[in-house]
Amino acid sequence: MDFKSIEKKWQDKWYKENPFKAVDFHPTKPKFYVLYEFFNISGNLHMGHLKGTVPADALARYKRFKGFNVLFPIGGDAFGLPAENAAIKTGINPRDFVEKGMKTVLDQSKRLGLSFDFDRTICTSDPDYYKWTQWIFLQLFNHGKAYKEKAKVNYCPKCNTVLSNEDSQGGKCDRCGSDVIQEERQSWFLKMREYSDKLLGNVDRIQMAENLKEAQRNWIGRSEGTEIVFDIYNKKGETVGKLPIYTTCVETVYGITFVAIAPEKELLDKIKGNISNWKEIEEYRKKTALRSEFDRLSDQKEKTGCKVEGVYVVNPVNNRKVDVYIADFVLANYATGAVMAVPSHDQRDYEFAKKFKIPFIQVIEGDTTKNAVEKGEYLPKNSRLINSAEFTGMTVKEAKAKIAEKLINMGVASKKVNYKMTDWAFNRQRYWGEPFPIVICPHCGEVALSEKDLPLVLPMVKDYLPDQKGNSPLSKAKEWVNCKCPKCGRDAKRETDTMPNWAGSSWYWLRYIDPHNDKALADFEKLRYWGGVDVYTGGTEHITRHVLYAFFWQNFLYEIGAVPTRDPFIRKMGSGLVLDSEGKKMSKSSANGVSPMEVVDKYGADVTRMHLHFLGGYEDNTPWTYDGIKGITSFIDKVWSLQDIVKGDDISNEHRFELASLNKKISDDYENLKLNTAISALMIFVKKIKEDNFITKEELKQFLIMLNPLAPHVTSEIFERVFKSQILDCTWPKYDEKDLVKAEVEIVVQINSKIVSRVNIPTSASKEEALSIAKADAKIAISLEGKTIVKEIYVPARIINIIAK
RNA sequence: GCUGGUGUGGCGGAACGGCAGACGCACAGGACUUAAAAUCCUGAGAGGGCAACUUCGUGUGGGUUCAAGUCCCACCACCAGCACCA
Repeated sequence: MDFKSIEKKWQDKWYKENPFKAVDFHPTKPKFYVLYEFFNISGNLHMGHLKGTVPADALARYKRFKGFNVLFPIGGDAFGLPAENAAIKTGINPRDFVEKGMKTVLDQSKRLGLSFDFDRTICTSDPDYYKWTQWIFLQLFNHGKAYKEKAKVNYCPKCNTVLSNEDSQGGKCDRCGSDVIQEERQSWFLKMREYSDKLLGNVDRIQMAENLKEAQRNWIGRSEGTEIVFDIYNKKGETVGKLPIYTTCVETVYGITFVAIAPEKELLDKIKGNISNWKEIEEYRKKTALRSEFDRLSDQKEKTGCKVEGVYVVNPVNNRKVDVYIADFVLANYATGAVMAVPSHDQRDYEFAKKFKIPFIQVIEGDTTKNAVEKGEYLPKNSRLINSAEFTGMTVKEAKAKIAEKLINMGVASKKVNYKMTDWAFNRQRYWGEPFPIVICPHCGEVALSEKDLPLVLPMVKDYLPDQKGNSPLSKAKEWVNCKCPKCGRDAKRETDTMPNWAGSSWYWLRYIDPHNDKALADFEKLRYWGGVDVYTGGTEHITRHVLYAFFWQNFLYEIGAVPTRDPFIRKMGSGLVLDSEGKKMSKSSANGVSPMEVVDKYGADVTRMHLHFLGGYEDNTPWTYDGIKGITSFIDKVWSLQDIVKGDDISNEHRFELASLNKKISDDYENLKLNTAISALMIFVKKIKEDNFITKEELKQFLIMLNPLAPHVTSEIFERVFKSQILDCTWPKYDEKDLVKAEVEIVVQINSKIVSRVNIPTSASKEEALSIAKADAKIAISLEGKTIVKEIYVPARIINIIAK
């Protein structure tokens, strides 16, 4: 068998005729939308891509046989670092880099025989596409969901650019490795936090692995608690301000011995006149500002802080005076940026209090000599309160409600929900991204372009680096930057930052539905027809953020009436990694990286597809190895040789059961992307056929259809040779439920749960009949001699267990 | 630390509470061959026995059940995500 010429023949045919075309509003077939996370345009395909594409392809091919109108599209995520870095390093124009990169990944997809509908291919850096990314931003802006604000951001002093958290992991710049610092800059934000509860709803409804759902819930970080307002007093006892503090442990309120405020909170500046050690405060603020966010969050670090002299707050439950500190373990952007510190019952407060010699008041039972007794410890035990006035002796559960009630009745507290998730920082000082459709006018402020001016095309530049002040490379494109304000007509400048890489990927599944529409991001009726993505495959690397961003945009688009559904995806399946021989993630940079194209050249696409997926389950990490690939090649050879032993037409009685079982098994496996067990079921079937040394025409036909989603090339070829017609014109074979049941099965007979014998029992037998057959067996009869039967268990087609004394 | 997941032969991995180790690789023996490769057949969890057979076996320790890899409790190890979130 010459797999090279066979595979070429079929690929040429498919990609010329496009039998995989998805039909809008198909009159009879139900729709099915299979999505693979589009390619990040950076180079060649790697093994990781096969983990997600091949199962999706198998599912798409299976569903087409099942009579579905399948949408299985592909595209490129092209804005972002790979193209820009290549431009900086080699001088290649990012447009050319992307064009070449797109061609590479699409060609390589074809060499794998992936059944994408290439007529719907999109690319995020194409103006026809990013016109609609800009349009979505415009809607966000016009609906008050996008705003510009001064904020602390990660900044690389060497590259002169703002970095996202993901581009600055471990406090080092992703591009140059320098230490990242915190800098205040004007930044764009999207009001994602507002959508927290809606996103939690999306998470609940989507079908996805529990660990991934949990990661998303953690990211959103919803918590319920109480917000208490403390009055701030000066030395003279005059009220000078109010300090709201959020807590989830209101039961510990009698244990407060200090309060701590995040150093950057402006509240302090307002009461500056009352603070006697202002210089010291300013010094501490400077010191913490220099430290990066990462350093601050490192738990290795010792607590630092500074007492705020001259002011105090009063605990409303007992009028106790409480000292005020600033401390950088308190995060400015969570809740109110201040904590009520209870050293006995919070480990951070405990450490801080030890260091600053602040007193402890224990209010819940437990041993606080070495560590704080935290809620994780006292809640399950339902311990009782101590030192808490009228609440002393109550259980925590009781006290929690009663204390909150008291504070609320006093008018100093309210119930409150908080989220860890912040608004989405949405700008980068980069060239290769979507320009904001925004003009900055000295008179009108930020002014949106009108829809008819979209797309705002990214201008050509020669210099892709930001300037010394960290202004975006686009600021150097003077002709482009200088413009008239769309509102007042006077001189203005365009926003020169660009959108982050995540923008284009936060709505792309919608564009596939109507990729060439120039009136809307997609036609509403088409969106309604195709609905949510039925199955979405891809890696797990950025899944938490990507899916949340996707939920956010889809919710927004739903609420403004641009799309008909709130949920973008019905089922999302994260694939495992492909590991190299050292158990590390296989990537281009990995020394042991094996290119899938190398394997395709050597063994063919069918074998490559099957071998990788025979190595392990879709969601598992699979170590890549050539070991065992022989098993797949010899399987394909055996399949090829089936042509020589075709005898008879209809399904034979010898193979009726096996064929029906294979059908049931493999259908389930394709639906659930369990290709490893699908392959093993196919192997078992071929083994049986080879043993019997014949296969009928109908059996071969059905078998080839069942194997086609995994090995599309060789099955197409054999089918054409034997049946003189096209496999893709077939429908999935049907089977009779009763063929799944053998007339007679061998089952195990146990006595006192130990296997004693095996007997053949008709599947139609009743319990009594089965047992009498078993008892007639010589070994059973001997073992039961002289014993009294206590209990008899018969699980049809599985087991008989006789309990006897 | 918190959350979620995983733990099965020499290896990759299978097992609706019902014969653990399917399927494949590697391995051993045999057939074919001058020989090798390829192919085909056979064997094999570990220990013991010439044998029929038998004991032990799914990270560890308990439990539920006629029956546990699977369910429950406790613990250990590894992987992933989050991590000073009040």
